[in-house]
Amino acid sequence: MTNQNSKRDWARTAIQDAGLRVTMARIATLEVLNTASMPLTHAEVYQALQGRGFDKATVFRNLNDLVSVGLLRRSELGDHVWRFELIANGEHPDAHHPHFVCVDCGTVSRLDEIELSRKSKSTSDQIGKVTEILLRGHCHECA
Amino acid sequence: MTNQNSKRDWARTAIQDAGLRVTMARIATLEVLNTASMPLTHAEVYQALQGRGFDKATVFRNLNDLVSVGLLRRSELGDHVWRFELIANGEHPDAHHPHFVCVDCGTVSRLDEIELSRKSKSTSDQIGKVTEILLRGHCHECA
DNA sequence: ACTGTAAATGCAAATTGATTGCAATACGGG
DNA sequence: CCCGTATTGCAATCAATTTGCATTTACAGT
Repeated sequence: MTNQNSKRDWARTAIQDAGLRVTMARIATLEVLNTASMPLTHAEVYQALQGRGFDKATVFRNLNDLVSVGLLRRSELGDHVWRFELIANGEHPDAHHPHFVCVDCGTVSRLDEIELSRKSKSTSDQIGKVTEILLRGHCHECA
Repeated sequence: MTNQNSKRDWARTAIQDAGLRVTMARIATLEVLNTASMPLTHAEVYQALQGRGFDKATVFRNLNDLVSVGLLRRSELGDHVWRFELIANGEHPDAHHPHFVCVDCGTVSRLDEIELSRKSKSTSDQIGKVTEILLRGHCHECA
């Protein structure tokens, strides 16, 4: 079994287990998001699939389908564009991890390890239940 | 001085101090947002101004103008619609304070004391310079 | 108060991100 | 291998927001 085959099998299995039909467009979508280190917009996924001939409506539908079966997470980082990211195996679908958004170039990074200081946690508990942490700033590329 | 006049004067002064021309549409916009108990979408503001004859493009432009001079705050709750909220008198516009946004009611609260854990700071430093911390979740009112 | 000018407005058209209707096509159980 | 249905491609549509431009208005300077 080649490395490429095992990759394809991973996506294929995930799609099938989710109860969706296994199509080229879906496998390709999952593979794009699997190799991405950050959440991607529809436009970015669509562009990454250029040359494969998929329609943008198909990409939209697949992204949304994959969200609704729990393979992807769709989030909104404050710039009016949906971003999609793979939900790690076993990870809770609603468990957003922290993100960093560069206000200059718009790139988004995942920050798995970010957390609030202990004192901050108790302060924010007084206001409500925090479900998402979003940091904005200037990335090193743009600074 | 009637109550109504003092209200109008408040908006008029705020607009003028911000360096914008005082127009009916802007006064009305500020007054709508002043009496609102939560952030309003453009559509909601526009509807509240129905009968006054303002164009929706004008309402959009004014909302954005008022944001850029620091009288309003524009936030995004995750549903792809901007919401606008009056910035309280004296509250410092440049949001270098962490904020908590309730994704249910849209209310934005300031959290002066929030900060990242030390380890998180060094992690985020690897990505860029953080200028804003935004927490999302469900406030106690909505929980 | 009068006037010139830059700012603001109204109206319509254009943009952008996202969705939908429908006929053609392809997945996958039998 | 065949059939029924999910999926796709394509174009049209929708909704939110923005923009171009001619007209109007606020207000600084006189």
